[in-house]
Amino acid sequence: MPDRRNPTISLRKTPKQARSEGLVAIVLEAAAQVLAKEGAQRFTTARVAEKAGVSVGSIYQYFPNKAAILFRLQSDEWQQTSAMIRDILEDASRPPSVRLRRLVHAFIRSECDEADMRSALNDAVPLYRDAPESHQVRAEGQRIFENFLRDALPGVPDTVFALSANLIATTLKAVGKEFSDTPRTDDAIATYAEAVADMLCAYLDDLRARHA
Amino acid sequence: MPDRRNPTISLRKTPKQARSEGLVAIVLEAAAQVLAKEGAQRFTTARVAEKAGVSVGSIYQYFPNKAAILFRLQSDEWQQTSAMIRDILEDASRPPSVRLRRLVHAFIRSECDEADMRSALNDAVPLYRDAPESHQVRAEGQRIFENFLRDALPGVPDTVFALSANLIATTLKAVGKEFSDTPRTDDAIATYAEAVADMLCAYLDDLRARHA
Amino acid sequence: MPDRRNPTISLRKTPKQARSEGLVAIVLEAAAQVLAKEGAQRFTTARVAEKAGVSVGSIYQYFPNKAAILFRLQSDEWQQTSAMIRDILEDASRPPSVRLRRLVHAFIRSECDEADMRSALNDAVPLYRDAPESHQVRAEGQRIFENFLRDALPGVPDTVFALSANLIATTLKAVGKEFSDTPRTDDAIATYAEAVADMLCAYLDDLRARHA
Amino acid sequence: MPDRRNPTISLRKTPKQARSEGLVAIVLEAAAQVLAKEGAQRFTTARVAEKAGVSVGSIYQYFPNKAAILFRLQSDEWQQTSAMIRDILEDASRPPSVRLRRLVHAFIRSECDEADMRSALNDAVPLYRDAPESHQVRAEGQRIFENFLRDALPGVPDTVFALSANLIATTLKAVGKEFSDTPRTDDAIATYAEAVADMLCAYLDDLRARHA
DNA sequence: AATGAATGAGGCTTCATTCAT
DNA sequence: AATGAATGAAGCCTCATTCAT
Repeated sequence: MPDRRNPTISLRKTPKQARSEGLVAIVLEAAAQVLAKEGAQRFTTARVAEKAGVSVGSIYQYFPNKAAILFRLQSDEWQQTSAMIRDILEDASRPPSVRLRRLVHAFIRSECDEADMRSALNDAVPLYRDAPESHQVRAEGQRIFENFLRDALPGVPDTVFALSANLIATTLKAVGKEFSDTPRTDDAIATYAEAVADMLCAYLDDLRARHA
Repeated sequence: MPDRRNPTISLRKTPKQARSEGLVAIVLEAAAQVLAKEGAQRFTTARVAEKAGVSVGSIYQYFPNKAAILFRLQSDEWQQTSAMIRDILEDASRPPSVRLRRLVHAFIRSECDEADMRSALNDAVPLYRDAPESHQVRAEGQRIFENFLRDALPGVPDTVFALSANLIATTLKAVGKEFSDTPRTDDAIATYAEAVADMLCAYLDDLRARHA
Repeated sequence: MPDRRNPTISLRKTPKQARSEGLVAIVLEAAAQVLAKEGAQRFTTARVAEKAGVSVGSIYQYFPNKAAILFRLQSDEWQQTSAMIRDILEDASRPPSVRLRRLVHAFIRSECDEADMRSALNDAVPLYRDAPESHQVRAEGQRIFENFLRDALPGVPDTVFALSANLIATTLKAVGKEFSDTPRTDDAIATYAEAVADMLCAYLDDLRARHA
Repeated sequence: MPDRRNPTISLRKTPKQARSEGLVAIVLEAAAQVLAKEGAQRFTTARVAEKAGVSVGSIYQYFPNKAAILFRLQSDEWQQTSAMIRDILEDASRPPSVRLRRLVHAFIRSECDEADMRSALNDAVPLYRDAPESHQVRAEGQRIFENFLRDALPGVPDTVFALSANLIATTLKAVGKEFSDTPRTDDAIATYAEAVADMLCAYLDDLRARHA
């Protein structure tokens, strides 16, 4: 099992300090708190403004509308996740399967951080899903992941490869989301992540074996 | 196996049955359409009433509130899915891995049916998630699945088994949901389902190997 | 203190049996129960129909509208109260002050019976206040009371007499209503009634003294 | 004694003060008018907003719900009445019976002011009765009254005193309410108030005589 | 730049009453 | 006579957004 104190990941353990300065940051921080405490249903600009200690008007000077706040929140999460993924997957000093295993652990643990907020953010997806910028950030993560898998799956034909990469990424994301919808203990997280890693590694092995 | 490709639609497409259930069926049909066409955000009792060609008041004679309509929609889906899962998984004439593979195909295909409606229904989850009945129906599907896996994974210790069963079910559900969020061709569906089946079977094999 | 087991009064102690037969009676009985249990705010024809075990339509065959049910409920109470008042006040065998004292006790006790229902009925007054029949029944009680006071206040000039009679009647009614808005023990009722009787008797004595 | 004949109206009639309190005063003024003109039954937030010339939303910036508007209206009345009661009853330069007589006159006159509004406000009691603040204001008036009666009824034992005080206060309030339900001329008011005062003073005398 | 009062469309739900069966 | 499904007007309240200060 990988080192759980990996510095790249521990950033996620202090989510509040992680957000940058300025009014935008204050609003985002407040938004995250409102989301976590009140849920997507009760996420209103008025409540965010109050929690942030600024006026509604100020919020609208930095965000065109409510969806933009939510999108930015999600976007920031994706950015952080992307960075984490890159750090782990591009660590050429370890064999691919170890990197994948580390990634799974880190990813699932990270999903479980601020679970309340993430869960509510998911509930709010319909409000910002149609933002065009949305795809950019997502694509970035996918690209990194594919780069990694290229190394891990030599010899696999392109079409199969693309599909597998997509499936693995989707599985990790979807399973992580589902799992983190319920509060979990650290132990439960580690155990579950290990199982997910087992499954994905088994799949990688299978792919390699079939295209050897 | 009876053709269960689109069980929900087939129920709705039987006007005689639908009429016999009376207004409830009409409302549910309208609700599904509103959900599919307008999305969860614009799913309102007034719109459902209008689409159904009845008054708002009539809706409230059969449903205590808006969430109940959504829950019933979801519940019906679950019921259909449960039946499908049971039919496939309890078919003792085939080896477990074949049953699983068939299940994956059937499940993903079914998820892609009425994808618009299902997707919107997912967006609406926050509105009915807290309903106590919600868990009952979900638990039923899980139980069937575990029964099946017991056969497929002899010799696996209970704790590992429970975890694996949970993971496999979660993966199938989550991946299916994610995949069906985008419109897909029949070919794409089949190809993707095959990949998912590969992954799950690889995992099963791996588990069996490790606990042999 | 007058006999609390006066048969005329004890009728009020079995309010449910007191109501007459037939669908009208059933509806009224149900209405009284709904009023008592749910309050004026939640007094609806549907609830009355359900409690009565009949259809809404049936109710509308005997009552032109909701207000009519309430009015009839009130009307019946007035009728009973009028009868009680007459019985007590026309008992020539006792001196006026004794009769008044007996009346006060009986009236306040009766107001405290079915306090929930009466209280709710008061809340519902705006719904039936404008019924024209309303005045008739009220006037009847007033007339009886004035007849009695004529005996008790000989020598008092007509204008003063009318005013005093009105005031005494109003006081008894208003104080009884106010007092019965809160649940009371039998003892509290007796004590309070005695005080009210003291006050009214003191007033009578005062009037007599001043116009002797 | 300052002229307190119509304290509530005079407050409302001071546009400068009212404006300085801003929208709250405007809304309250409109609410009182709607109540007076339309009655409790037709007292709706929409109508208040229209009469006030503001949007519904504005009302909800200052009042949490409809009941709060009504409660505030009642509360303001109570406040004014409390002040009036205090001014009259604490005037040590006059004997208690004179003070009581003055109080009765002032109170009944004040109840007859804006009778329409007060009457409708009474009809609306069920909407705000359960507010916890409700009791506070009421208790204050009761306390002042008891302080006064202590002087007027020396030598009366505590339990008797408490009961009598309660009865006198209740009588005044209840009789005033009942009387003001119908429009009255100034003369009728004065005559009636005199009769009420007679009754209450007779009761006081009686109490004093019995506990001398 | 910041404020926050004001807006008003729009959502959910109730319920008195009617009328076809 | 009885039923009770259906109606739809009307009520309460929320909240994203604007704009005068």
